[in-house]
Amino acid sequence: MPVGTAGSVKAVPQHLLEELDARILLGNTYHLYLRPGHELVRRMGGLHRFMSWPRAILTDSGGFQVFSLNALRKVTEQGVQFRSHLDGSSHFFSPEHSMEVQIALGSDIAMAFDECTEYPADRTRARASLDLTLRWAARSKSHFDENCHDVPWAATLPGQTPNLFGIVQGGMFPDLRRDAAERLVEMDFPGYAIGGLSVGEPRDLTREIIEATLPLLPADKPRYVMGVGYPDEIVEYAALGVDMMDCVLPTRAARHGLIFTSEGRLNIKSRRYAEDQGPLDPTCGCRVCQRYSRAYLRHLFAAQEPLAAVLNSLHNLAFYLDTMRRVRSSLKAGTLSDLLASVRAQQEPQEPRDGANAAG
RNA sequence: GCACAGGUGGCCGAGCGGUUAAUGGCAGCAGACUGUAAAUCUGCCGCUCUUUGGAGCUACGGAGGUUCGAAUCCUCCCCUGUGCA
Repeated sequence: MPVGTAGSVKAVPQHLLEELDARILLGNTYHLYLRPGHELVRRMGGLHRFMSWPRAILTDSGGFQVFSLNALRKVTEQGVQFRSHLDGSSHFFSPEHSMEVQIALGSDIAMAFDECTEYPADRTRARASLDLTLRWAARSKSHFDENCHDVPWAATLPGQTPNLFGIVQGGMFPDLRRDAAERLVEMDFPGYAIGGLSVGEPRDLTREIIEATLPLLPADKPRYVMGVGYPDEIVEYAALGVDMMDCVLPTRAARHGLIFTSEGRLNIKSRRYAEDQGPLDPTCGCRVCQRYSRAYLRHLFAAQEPLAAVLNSLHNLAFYLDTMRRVRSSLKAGTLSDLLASVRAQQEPQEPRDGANAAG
């Protein structure tokens, strides 16, 4: 799922996202609440209509901001006292508030309001954080179930009701994760997310936690790992049984000049592409690769032309969406392990990251 | 010709006796980025060595001088801008 925090996948217009065949986007409760305000979005007919996105929208609850804006917030049992990163004004967010906002936005998949546990967190801290998240999940669910019917509902399929997913926390402790998952499943959500990953922990640990948690979540419901990952990681997690993922990486990296290709990472800023007439990725069929050269894209980036962000983002999203399409067809063909092996080989750095130092 | 104001590393521009190989910014080079406070952030950025701690050399228009010590003070010269002839 491409991430469109503030009602926009940065640098990529909705009609091009449709062309990439993106089926669902992320929006963000906290950001849209602050600006333009969820009541305004409601008056505009909901987020789908407001941003002219006819397909599905998943909204993050603001739980991640509890983590990332840690200097600007205070967490209590009741909820979170926030200071706006925009103007410093004070706001209070509770599970009920988060549901109100997500309902006003008309989200297809709302997320329970959670506390994204920081890393590192010791066992005591992870336990307390997970318990809080579970209590908040119960509050989120009851408020959502009571209020999700009278929404300015703009979902794709008429007659459908919006969904609320629960989120598993538990830090880097497999047994805590399992405990959290079991208790969450008892609440009976239509889908489940594993949160609190990719917060700075080593990669092996990420996989370990996913592996430990996944078997406890019902396989016949969507299982969503939040905030991952690199191209090889998303294939790896899909192979483990993960159904949904979102990540800012393809778009943020694109804006910063990092391109993902079938040959691995490529930093388009680099001098070595100054006169390279080839496409970003020789095996990619996206419009950017069909039409523009590395040399031109490098120039656009160097000249700080906004088009650089647009084209780079388009390619990276195309690459990610392609990768997931390949996952789906491999799954059907029973060749997912082959795909995983090839993607892993592709995404390995061609040279050691700090090769200069290692050589010296 | 006279009077002011200036000439600093690829560019702009601080510094106005020692702590200065010389603040900043730009440009350049390399790297990071994982439920977006991110079109952001980090490092390098005179030359040559180096066991990576450092060592040596060359540098603030030019040439002299003062001083233990000069990008900084003095003299002359060259050049640039503005004003007056």
